[in-house]
Amino acid sequence: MFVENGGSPNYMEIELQIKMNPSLYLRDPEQSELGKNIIKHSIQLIHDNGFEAFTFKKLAESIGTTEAGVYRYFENKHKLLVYIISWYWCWIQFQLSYQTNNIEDPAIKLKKVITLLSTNVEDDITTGHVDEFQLHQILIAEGSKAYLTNHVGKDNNQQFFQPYKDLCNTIGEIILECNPKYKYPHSLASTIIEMAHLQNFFMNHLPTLTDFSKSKDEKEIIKYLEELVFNTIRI
Amino acid sequence: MFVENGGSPNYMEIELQIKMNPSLYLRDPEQSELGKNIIKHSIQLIHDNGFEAFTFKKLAESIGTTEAGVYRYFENKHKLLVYIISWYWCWIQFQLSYQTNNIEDPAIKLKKVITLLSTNVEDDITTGHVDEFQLHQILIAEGSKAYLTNHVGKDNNQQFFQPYKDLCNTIGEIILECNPKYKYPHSLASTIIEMAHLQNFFMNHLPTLTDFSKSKDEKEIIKYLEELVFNTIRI
DNA sequence: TTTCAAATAATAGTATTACTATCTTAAATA
DNA sequence: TATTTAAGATAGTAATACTATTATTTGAAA
Repeated sequence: MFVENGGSPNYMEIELQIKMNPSLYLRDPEQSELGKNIIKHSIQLIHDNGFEAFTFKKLAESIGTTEAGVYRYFENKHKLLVYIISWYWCWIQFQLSYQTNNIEDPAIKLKKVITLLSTNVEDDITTGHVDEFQLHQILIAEGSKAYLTNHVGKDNNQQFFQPYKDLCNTIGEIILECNPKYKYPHSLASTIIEMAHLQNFFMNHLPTLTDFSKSKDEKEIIKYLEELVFNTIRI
Repeated sequence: MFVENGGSPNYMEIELQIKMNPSLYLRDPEQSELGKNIIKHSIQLIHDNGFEAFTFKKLAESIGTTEAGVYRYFENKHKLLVYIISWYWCWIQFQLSYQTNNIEDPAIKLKKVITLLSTNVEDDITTGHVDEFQLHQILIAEGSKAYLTNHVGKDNNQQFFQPYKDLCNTIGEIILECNPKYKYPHSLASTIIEMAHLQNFFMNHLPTLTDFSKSKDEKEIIKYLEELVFNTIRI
């Protein structure tokens, strides 16, 4: 991942560009207008109707191109989903390093992590064609479908889940900074990530599975997770 | 849910029969040989190839009936998935009340819950056409697909997730017995349920997301969850 | 300036999926 | 015996998930 001037006509703007695993695409969607439109409209459509109802035909219609045009960029809709989800984890990783930069106290860093993962972000204007708000919603409802497949092993061998794993490692290291003797830093990291999303989904769709149904407030999820995490690592 | 003599020719046997939400099916699969075969072979096929690869045509071929025959029992494959998942949660609820019967100490009850959810059960012979071992594997890999849809609200209105919610409430009550002042009993219950499955999936398929990759032993997951749970409720 | 390669657009076609409909036969029940 | 009911057999449709072909446009190297 790197930050660069993306060749925008407004010379002083900085554009955040994320380098993705090339096995995920046939043609790099960042390198053309059609490609960027594929990403933009995919996010819109998956957000609006869910991944099951999402087809390349509808996507093509929404962009104003043909099905074959989309297939030149992505082999199938699963790889496209993994692409945008990976993109999101890279973006979160960048946000995390940005937001925890210069913070010494690992407990404060860990709180930042929990807040970052639980908060419905606002759209980041430095990434023109990606709506991070919608992307966060997609992660909540569709994130686990990236790996809950019978080809998870193959996908994993092709490093499709590297950004997720990297993030999990980063969080695991912060946990170990808090308590170097804690025995389950990776499992706790993946628990934080998944529960930040799942408790949000439950809060909004199956409220009796949570204790936040009255307020429907993300801040409650943050409090729950903070208690869970800091009590188990004993701070 | 009730236990009854299922009309077996071996008169002294007890058969566990679980009453399911009738909105899930068109014809009750428990009431015919074909119906029982649909359940049995669905579990086998979804276990072997995953839910995405599962079709009513393949199911019909595997049973030796026709596609139309299956459609007489279930409207679509999603409802069939929700059916077998609901069945599993009812069965777990029964196991839970059976195993915690006569136990006074709520902390021991809660440990039983964690172990029950994390352990790969053996096939229960009192449920002839259901293989609980395979069903547990299905829950791990496909369980969240029951509710991660864009029609979760409608499904919820039809009470499709009642057995899951009931289990969550039961576990929440045990948590409150341990600590009546704990503020998040339902969220902690759903966290235990989901993480018992997800950490198992990660352990076997994306091991760097956990700390159990060396042993690949369920007992490690149980230890992790026990620490997480009992530290957060402060026992 | 030409040329050549790459991207795109337009169109067509296939196998599979997710159903619906109908008609006949077999078995259970009244 | 008559009648409902389930099951079996067969057919058909719309949508999905692709693949293939050809023609057109564009942009960079020779």
